[in-house]
Amino acid sequence: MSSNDNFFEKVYEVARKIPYGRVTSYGAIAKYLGAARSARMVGWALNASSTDDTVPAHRVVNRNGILTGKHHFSGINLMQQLLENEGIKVKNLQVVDFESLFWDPSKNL
DNA sequence: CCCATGACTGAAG
DNA sequence: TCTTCAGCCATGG
Repeated sequence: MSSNDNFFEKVYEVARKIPYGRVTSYGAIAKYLGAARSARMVGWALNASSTDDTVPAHRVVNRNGILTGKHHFSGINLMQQLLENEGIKVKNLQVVDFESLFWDPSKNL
C-alpha cells in the first residue's frame, strides 16, 4: 500500500503531494524524510520512478531551480513542457520565479 | 574490495 | 555574486 517504509516509496509519496503548478527540490524532500545528507538518493529514487507516471518527478528540481534531470525524461524538452503546461515558466533550463513557486514539504505537509 | 559516477548541497575562496 | 571543492551514499564495473 501507500505506507511502505521503503525510502523510494516515501519519496514517491512526497512527490505526489506537490501541489499543481508548484515545485520543490531534492534536498527539501530528503530533509523531510530525515535524510538531509542524501539528496542524491532522492534523485536516484526519482530516476527509478520514471516508469511510474503517478509520480510528478518533473516538479522536482535542484536547489537552484534548474531542471538538472530533464535529460532523464523522454525526449529533450518533455520536463520543461510538463512544467509549462502547469503554468510554470522555464527559461534556459531554470524555473522562473523559483523562490515563489517553491513548495517546502516540511512547512506545508 | 577498491574506484568511478551521479536527477545534490553547503561551505570556502 | 560567482566559481570551485569536498562530503554524501547507493549502484555498477
